[in-house]
Amino acid sequence: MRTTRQRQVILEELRKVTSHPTADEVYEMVRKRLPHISLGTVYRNLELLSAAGEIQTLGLAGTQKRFDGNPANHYHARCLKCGRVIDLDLPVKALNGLEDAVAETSGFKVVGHRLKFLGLCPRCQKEEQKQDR
Amino acid sequence: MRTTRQRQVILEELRKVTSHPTADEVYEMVRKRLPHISLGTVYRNLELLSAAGEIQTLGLAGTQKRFDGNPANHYHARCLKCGRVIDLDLPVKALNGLEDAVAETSGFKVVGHRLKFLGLCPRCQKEEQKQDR
DNA sequence: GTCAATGCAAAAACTTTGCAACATT
DNA sequence: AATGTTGCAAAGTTTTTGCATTGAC
Repeated sequence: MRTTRQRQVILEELRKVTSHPTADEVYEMVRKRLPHISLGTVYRNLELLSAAGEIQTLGLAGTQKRFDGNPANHYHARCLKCGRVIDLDLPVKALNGLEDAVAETSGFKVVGHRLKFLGLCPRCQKEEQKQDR
Repeated sequence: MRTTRQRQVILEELRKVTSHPTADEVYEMVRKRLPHISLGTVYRNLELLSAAGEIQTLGLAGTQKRFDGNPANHYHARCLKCGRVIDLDLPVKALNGLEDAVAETSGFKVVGHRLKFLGLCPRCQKEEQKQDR
């Protein structure tokens, strides 16, 4: 994998934020520094970086994928209402034992795991209260 | 939510399998019993059933969402190579304590969690060995 | 110089939606 | 009878891809 300016900027921008942007949000972020970059390049690099373990690809909150510039295993909470994803600071080690158990029972060669909590973020909880009145 | 024939068949078919089909796979399954059903109806019902907690919507393995007819919390393992998702039989209770911890630290009102293991399924492990030779 | 990577634009893939007809309650 | 739901098709959104050109090594 060559070190191109585009790839480098995409990675830098992604590492700067904790907002778990979608592909087109990354595109907008990067475009401020590289106005001529194309969306296709962003998609191609997000995929390559993810495959290389430099970033993480997160699952659904709506239709689009979201990307996380932090490649280390850490956990997330997603708001069911607004779709926002926040990082959690939980000890990972609690689950390492489970990986072995999964490998044994499933026959999978386990390389990692993802843990996500679902709920309502503080902001959306307030919104709900307003509506209840 | 009314009990329509379409909704009923979608749910039944989904409960029959453990394969975590995509929306168009559900469409194909259901079409054998209801040849005139439309893809739009399948999408609408998968969304409604998921919101009602009758089924689960699973995150990315590629671009498409996958659906799980088992609404109870249980965990998954996904193959990074072929995308297949299998069910795991792990005790859920290990993580229930974490939900409270997350609620406290994040301010989220936590309603559940998802845990997924990533790795290579037995079949793809064999494929890899072939290629190494 | 070689070949991976890019920009552009077109195409593909997936999902949602408007609307008239229909079915459930 | 009222209204949620469907089928159909069209439109919308998100992602991928072909190809000529460019840039990293």
